Amino acid sequence: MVIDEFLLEAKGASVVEYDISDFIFLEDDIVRYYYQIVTGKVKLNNYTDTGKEILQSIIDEGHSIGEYLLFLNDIGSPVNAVAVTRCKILKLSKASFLELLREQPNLGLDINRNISEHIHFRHIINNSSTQCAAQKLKTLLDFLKIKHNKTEPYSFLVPLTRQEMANFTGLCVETTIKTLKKMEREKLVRIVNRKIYY
DNA sequence: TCATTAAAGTTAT
DNA sequence: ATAACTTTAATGA
Repeated sequence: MVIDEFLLEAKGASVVEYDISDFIFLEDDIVRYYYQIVTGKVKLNNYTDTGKEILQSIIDEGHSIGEYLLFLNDIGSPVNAVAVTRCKILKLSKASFLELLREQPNLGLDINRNISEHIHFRHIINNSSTQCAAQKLKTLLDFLKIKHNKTEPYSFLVPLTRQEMANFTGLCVETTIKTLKKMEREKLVRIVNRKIYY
């Protein structure tokens, strides 16, 4: 968890509920709140002119959403924040959030860690743009596996749909499926009941 | 090598 | 039911 939930509530945060596919904020919105997920999952994305989704990140329980925007003044969000599942999200005004950080500077470290994680991920994914399909997928899977502290072969159940993997890597679903099957033949992944183990 | 299109099968709600 | 996801196959850049 990035910031203790009781602490946020004591500072005036309220819990807001979102349904699947609800937008928490939209591209170009100026974000005025600190958002932290209590339950559920959220994604950051963009949509191309042809309607294709570009996934920027999937954010799990306990993590904050686009918090870095609060350190930039009057900058529109470059991404949409969309509820992937039903969500309960703590929402604290920017002013209270900044005040909280001044009162408890050590919290800055936790915020920093969260932001750094996202930058690191984006760099890794961006850097894979020169690679072939199999490498792109492997890069994505490697990152997720390490993040979940898994090391043994096939010990990591990939928590993404093929569609999501495609939207992360910029590949189309069909190529993603075909490539994953090739990787299965090469013993890089194991597929059981459509679940992918890496 | 990979995107696109189409068509059909499967799963989840 | 119906929408979302998965799969296969053909075609073309």
